[in-house]
Amino acid sequence: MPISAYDACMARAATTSDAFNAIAEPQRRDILVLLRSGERPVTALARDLRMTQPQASKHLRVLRQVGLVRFREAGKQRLYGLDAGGLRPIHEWVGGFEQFWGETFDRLDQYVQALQQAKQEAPRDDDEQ
Amino acid sequence: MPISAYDACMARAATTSDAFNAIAEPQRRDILVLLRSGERPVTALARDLRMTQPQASKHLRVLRQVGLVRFREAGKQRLYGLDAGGLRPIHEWVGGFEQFWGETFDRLDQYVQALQQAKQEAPRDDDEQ
DNA sequence: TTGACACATGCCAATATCGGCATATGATGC
DNA sequence: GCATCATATGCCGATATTGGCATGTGTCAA
Repeated sequence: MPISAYDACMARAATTSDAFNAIAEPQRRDILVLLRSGERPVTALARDLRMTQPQASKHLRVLRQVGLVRFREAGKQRLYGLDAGGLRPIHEWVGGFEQFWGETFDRLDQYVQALQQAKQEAPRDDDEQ
Repeated sequence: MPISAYDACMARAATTSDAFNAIAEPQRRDILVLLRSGERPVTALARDLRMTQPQASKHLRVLRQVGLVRFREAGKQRLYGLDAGGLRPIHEWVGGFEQFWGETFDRLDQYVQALQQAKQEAPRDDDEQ
């Protein structure tokens, strides 16, 4: 096999490449939330989330491929359920920033800090969005 | 009907639509991680993460638009820094699944649970496989 | 077997991405 | 002024997504 001659142009990563990409889609997040209350067949999901059945199936496919849901055959139905383990790495990654979001630089904080510093020192500024 | 006749086909949500989409890109995650150790100018980011300067700028633009980084002018440079507050909602959303990732349904767990339920109740059902 | 139901998949059009390269904007310094 | 460094942006091609609709596969029940 010729080894990937041209991987030069890679567009956005596949939604199936990892959980980060999979949960970037709001509807897929909705599915996951809904599944917290228990297993559900595709049609029920589609109905409750007001999407068409093919859409639900497609989203579920993505979620399956990254291992966030699993299903169980039950007669004609396929009961989809959570497999939330895949969310754990995300939680941990994001948690790595926990110490930083106390010090969030919103404009207000920034302003207050600037004032305090100004009181202590000479007036100085160069801050802007 | 001048008003949005066709919003029928909406492709993948913009990376700038929210933090979930912004951090779906690995390089942007790398930028955020790197910025934990302090503010950095664009060129330094590009060098350390082995990307071109335009790429770094583009990724930073996305991160700015969703409010995950801010910058400060310093002469010719723009010092980019974290604004991690936007990660908090993500952490909370994902955290909502914490109770589920102890009970990850691998096939073994499922089997054990099925056995236990069978012991407790009568074979009642529509439960299969 | 035939029909009904549940679900998956294929194709389409529209869109937005990402990387590469060139170029524009902006501030600094001579 | 002009050259230089730092950054942003524009255009391109390639790719993959999303929604809609139609259709295929598979299961159950008369």
